[in-house]
Amino acid sequence: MTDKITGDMPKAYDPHSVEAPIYQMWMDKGHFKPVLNPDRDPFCIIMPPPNVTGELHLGHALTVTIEDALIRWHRMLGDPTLWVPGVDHAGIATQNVVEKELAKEGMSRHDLGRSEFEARVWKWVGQIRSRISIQHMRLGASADWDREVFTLDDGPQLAVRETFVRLYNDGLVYRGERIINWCPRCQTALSDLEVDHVETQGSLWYVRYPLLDEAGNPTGEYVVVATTRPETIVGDTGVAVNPDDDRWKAFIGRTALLPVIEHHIPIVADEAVETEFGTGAVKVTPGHDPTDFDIGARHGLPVIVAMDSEAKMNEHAGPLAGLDRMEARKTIVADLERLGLLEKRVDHTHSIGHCSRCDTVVEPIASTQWFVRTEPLARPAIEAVKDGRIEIIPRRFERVYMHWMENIRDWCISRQLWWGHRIPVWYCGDCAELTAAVVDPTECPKCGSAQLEQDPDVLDTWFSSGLWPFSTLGWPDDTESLRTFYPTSVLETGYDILFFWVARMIMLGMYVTGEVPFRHVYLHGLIRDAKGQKMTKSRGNVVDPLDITEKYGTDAARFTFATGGGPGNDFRLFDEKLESSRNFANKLWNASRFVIQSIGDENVALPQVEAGAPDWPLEDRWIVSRSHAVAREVNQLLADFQINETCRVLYDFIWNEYCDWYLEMAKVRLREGDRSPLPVLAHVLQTSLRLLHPLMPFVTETIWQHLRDHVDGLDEALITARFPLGEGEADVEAEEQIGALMDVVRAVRNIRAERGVDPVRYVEAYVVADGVRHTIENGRQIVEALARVRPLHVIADTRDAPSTQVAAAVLAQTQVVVPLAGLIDVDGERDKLTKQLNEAKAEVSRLQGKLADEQFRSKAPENVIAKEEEKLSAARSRVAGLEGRLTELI
RNA sequence: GGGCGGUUAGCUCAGCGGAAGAGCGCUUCGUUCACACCGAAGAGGUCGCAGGUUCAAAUCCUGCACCGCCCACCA
Repeated sequence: MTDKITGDMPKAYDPHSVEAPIYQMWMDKGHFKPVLNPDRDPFCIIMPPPNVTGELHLGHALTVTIEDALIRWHRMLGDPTLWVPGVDHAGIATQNVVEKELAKEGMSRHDLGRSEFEARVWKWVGQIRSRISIQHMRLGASADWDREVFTLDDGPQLAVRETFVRLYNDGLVYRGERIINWCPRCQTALSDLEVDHVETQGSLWYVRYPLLDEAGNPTGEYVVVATTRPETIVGDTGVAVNPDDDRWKAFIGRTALLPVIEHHIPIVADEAVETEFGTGAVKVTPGHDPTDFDIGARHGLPVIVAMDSEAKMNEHAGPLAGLDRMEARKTIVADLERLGLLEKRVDHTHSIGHCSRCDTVVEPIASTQWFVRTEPLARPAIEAVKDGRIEIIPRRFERVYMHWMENIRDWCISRQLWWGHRIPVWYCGDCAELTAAVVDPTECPKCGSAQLEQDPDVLDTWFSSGLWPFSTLGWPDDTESLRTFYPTSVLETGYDILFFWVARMIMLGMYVTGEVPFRHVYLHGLIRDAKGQKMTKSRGNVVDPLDITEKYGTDAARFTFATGGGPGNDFRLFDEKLESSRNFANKLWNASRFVIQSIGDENVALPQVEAGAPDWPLEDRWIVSRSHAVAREVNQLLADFQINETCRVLYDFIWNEYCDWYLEMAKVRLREGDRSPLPVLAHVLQTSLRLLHPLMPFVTETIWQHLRDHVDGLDEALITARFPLGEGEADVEAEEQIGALMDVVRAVRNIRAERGVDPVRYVEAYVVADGVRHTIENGRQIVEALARVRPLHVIADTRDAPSTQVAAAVLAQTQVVVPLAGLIDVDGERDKLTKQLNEAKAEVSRLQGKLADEQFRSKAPENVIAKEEEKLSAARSRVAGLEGRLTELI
């Protein structure tokens, strides 16, 4: 297996028998490092096998496909400057892996203990990262990096601590009481991004708060507030009105009696209150609403948190204590009604936050947490995109990014989760001093006490992910990798984590390193199921990419993903698409088999394309010219990140032009024992393989290894071959002439099919050719073979062709006449020709009108006018030809 | 409430200023030695609606209608 994939090529392409040996070969040759499952590692180096992640999403598969394609392309160009930071998200996935592992042993993470669990997770993180990213990035690079990778166990933690401490020392991380989103089920704080807002039909209750006089007795007056959350009344510490609201002006400074719980609360004036909404008076609940928290802070109102961590009303909730938030609502509404303080209830839709992980309704709650002060970090991050140091593809997402960055709010980074990066802060048990440190301190720097307690909270997983581009390169150490590969080139990911991950990487990257973490951000769309729905566990419509590779092969999966959606566009995954890609691989396989079998044991050498071309047969010149054009186009498309178009162009070229036309044309000479097409067949095939390799690495490499046995001058491995640049000159003449021949072939085939000519039978045919007569003469054998014509008469004048019992086609440059005694229905023929004549006449008058238009003549560019004139003359000759045919019809 | 995307052949989607494309499906034919995971020939679209810009619009602009996302502290 070290030198070639031996044995005959089976009739059908079988990914299972092909991928593993190729994979093995690459590994043996040191093109990349081993992974745990070399037999069926579906995405070569980068896609971690199932027993490593346990969680492999189609999103990863898509990311990896595009990253890998771009990297392979650049490597083949011999340009070592493309560096892709790679797929993240070892974090969450890894926890799941370890938990599943433990479950097999009948244990839970709690049995293992925190530090032991953490150690095991880190072990996996190191391994996964080494597989999906670093290794990927270093594909084909020299070998000193294993050590680096496998010391990553500690690396990321060090990077996280270092970053946190720097931010803390710069005053960009702080601890404080703010309203955060609390998930009562997960028992943790969440960032704003981890909350999904859902429009919900709810109610707006209008509640009367009795006013008190200075002695504290009710005056009979009321202030009416509107609320969607009456249960939070027990946490109210004020009522706010707009200072300019005439309805309430007189009430400012007075005291209201809070219903049910009977607290005395002040009425304050605050600009934040909208006069249009509700009654214009707002109950202020600083403990349970972010706006109210701010209003309360401005007016010195106390903060009452009336719920516990499970969102049950607590001891501050008076008569509601102990009730769940929903029960509390019913209870208090009933109470208000009984007290005659409920003025009315109206329907009201508003959005309610849900935990993005478990979908529980989150509770905004005042809590002491750690925050990142984001505004100073956002400023350079905005600049970097604005001035083009970072380009987001597609461009429209730059606006989305800007909008978010410009309205960014402080980021709550502490989580009360069980596992994660611990916040590197210690509290002194004796003097309460707070110490942020990279290395665990042994004594309080202030009082020297050893009574230190580390903050029990962990960091938001996106905090560490935000360091990915440099933490994986060994930062904070000054490593060779960091100097070489940072800033990286392209970050590829789904648009759904633009804020979560990309924005944070840019902010933290620029803060820590002073440089952008990457130059381009390529955002792909989301893969949806066949019905267009998002794939989610709860819907049960999640597709495992490994199942796909198992069924259709890795190349088919990759090609489908790559073709799937343009940048930033979602696409639906259908079995039909996968089948189509698989069929394409098979098509390539069989065309290659044909070439290899035709070459046989007598090896051929690759032709000197540039030197020999003009003397070659027309079809050889044509296909070589086309292959150059395709190579140029592919390079341009890849440079523009138009991966899906790249796939399309290659698919069309290989299937339609190479297989359907050129191969069939080449057979004509091959059947006569002429081996002259073989070098060209081999040349265009190997060019196609190189072009396709980034997208379908396995099948192309396998074919390459077979081809190498028969063609001299091919590189040892396709994975290290050069990428075609399409530097050969375009052969316009050959392309035009082949076009004319194809037209003739198609016309005869069409006539045959329409007349029901026996497919085996040869027919006589006349081609009336004027300008292209020489071309048709040259291509006689091709036309005769591909259209089953014998003999083909190339004539100058229509009158030299038979006129009775013939079927005819009038083409742009030629007329095709096929005598078919007994198969011709004169009336039918006349109808057909008449219809075509009418169409051609309409075309002529349309073009005449257009060309007669002064405006068009004076304003349209010359080449367009010339093109239109050409069209007109073609249409005219078509009209003349058709008229001629009609008069010939008996 | 803002913003973005979609609306093109029966289905899924490309194309995004110069004569409507692909895959699948459909119809008719075909097992001549690369491939039935195939070949040949075909049918099938006034490119959501209404205006506008332009010599020229599926393609640019405006408005509208559905569908889908994202963002937003009007209680």
